Amino acid sequence: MTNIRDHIGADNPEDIAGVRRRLLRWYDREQRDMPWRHTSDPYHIWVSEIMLQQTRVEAVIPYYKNFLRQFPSVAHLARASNERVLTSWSGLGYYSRARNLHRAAKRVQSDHGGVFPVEEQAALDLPGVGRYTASAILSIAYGVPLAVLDGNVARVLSRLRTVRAEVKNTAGRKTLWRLAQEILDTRRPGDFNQAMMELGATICLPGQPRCGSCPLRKDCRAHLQDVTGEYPPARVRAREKSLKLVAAVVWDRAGKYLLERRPASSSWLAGFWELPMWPAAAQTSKNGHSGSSSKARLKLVRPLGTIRHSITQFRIEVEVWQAVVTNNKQADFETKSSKWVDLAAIKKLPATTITRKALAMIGERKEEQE
DNA sequence: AAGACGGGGAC
DNA sequence: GTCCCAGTCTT
Repeated sequence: MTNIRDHIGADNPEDIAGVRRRLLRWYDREQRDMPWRHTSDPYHIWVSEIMLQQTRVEAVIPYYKNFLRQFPSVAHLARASNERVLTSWSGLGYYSRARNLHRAAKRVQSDHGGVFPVEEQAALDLPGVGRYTASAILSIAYGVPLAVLDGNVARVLSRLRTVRAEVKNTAGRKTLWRLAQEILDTRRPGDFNQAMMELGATICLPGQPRCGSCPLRKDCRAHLQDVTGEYPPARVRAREKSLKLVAAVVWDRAGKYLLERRPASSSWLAGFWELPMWPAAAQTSKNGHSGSSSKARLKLVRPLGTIRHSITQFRIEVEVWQAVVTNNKQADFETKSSKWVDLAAIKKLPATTITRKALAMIGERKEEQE
C-alpha cells in the first residue's frame, strides 16, 4: 500500500513529517530481533543501553542474557559483589561501565525504590548515565519524548541534512543534538530513536551506505547530491603506539596457574587478574604496565608463543613464556595481589583478555603434545 | 577541549 | 592494516 503523502515532499529534504512516517514504517517492517526489544522492563532496557555503549549489538547479546540471568532485578544487582559483576562483564570492555552500573543500581535501589527514575535529571545523576543513555532509556522504557544522538544517528543526520559538523566537536555535537530533537517523532519516541540507530547500523553505513534500500533516500540531501562519501566529515585519528610485553606462565603440579592482581588504583583494568607480565624492554616501561614485582622471582624457561592484542591506542605484542618460581616457594605468591588458580576458577574471575588468550594458547599447545 | 577507556568485527 | 561501534568520565 502506498500512501500518496509519502510522495509529497519527495525530493524535499524539509518534509519532516514524511521522514518520520517513512522511517517508522521501515522500522516496523525491517527491525532486527534483539532480546531487549521483547521487554518493557526499564531495568532490562538500562542494562542493554549500558552494554551497547561503544559496543556492537552482536557482541552484547550473549553478555546481556547472561547478565540478566545472574542479576534478574535491580535488587539482585544492588546486593551482588563487585567481583561477580565484573566477572560477568569480563571480555566486554570499558569496565567502568560495570562499576558504574553496579553503583547506580545500589542508588536506584536505595533512592528510587528499585525502579529506574523517569525524571531526566535523576537519570543523569546516576553514574554511567550520560545524555545519550538517559534519553534512550526514558524514551524506550517510558515514552518520554527525548531524542538520542549516538554515532549512528549523527551519521544519518549529517547525511540527511548535509551537516558539516563532527560529533566529536562541541559545536557540531550541539547542532546534531538540536537536529535530532527537532526530527524526533514525539508520538513514538522510543521507536523513532531506535529506528534512527537501526538505519545507521544497517543501511546508512560509514563506508558503503546502501542508499538503494534506504527509506529516506528521497529525503537525504547527501544522497540527492551524490556526496554521501563526504558526510560525516572524516576526523584525524591518533597513531597507535606499539607495546611489547613478556608474560610468564607458571603452573604447579596441581595444574594451577600463578595470577597477579592489578592494583585498584590502576587506570587500566583496575583489579583485574592477569599473568605476571612486564615490558619486554626496560626503555618501554611506561604505559600502565607498572612492571611486575614477581619478575625478579621468576625464571623464564621456554617460549610458548606470541599473543597479539589491540586495545584503544595500543598495539600489544606479548611473548608468552613458561616460567618457574626461582626460590621454589609457591607460598610466597599467596598474597592479596597474587595467587594460584586453576583454569575453572580463572573463568570465574575478572581476568584480562590478554591472559585469557594466552591461557587458551597454552591449552591448545598442551593438547597437541598429548 | 582533549584523552582515556576494551575489544572485536568488517573491509 | 584501518575504522568505529546504541558514550561517559576525568583532567
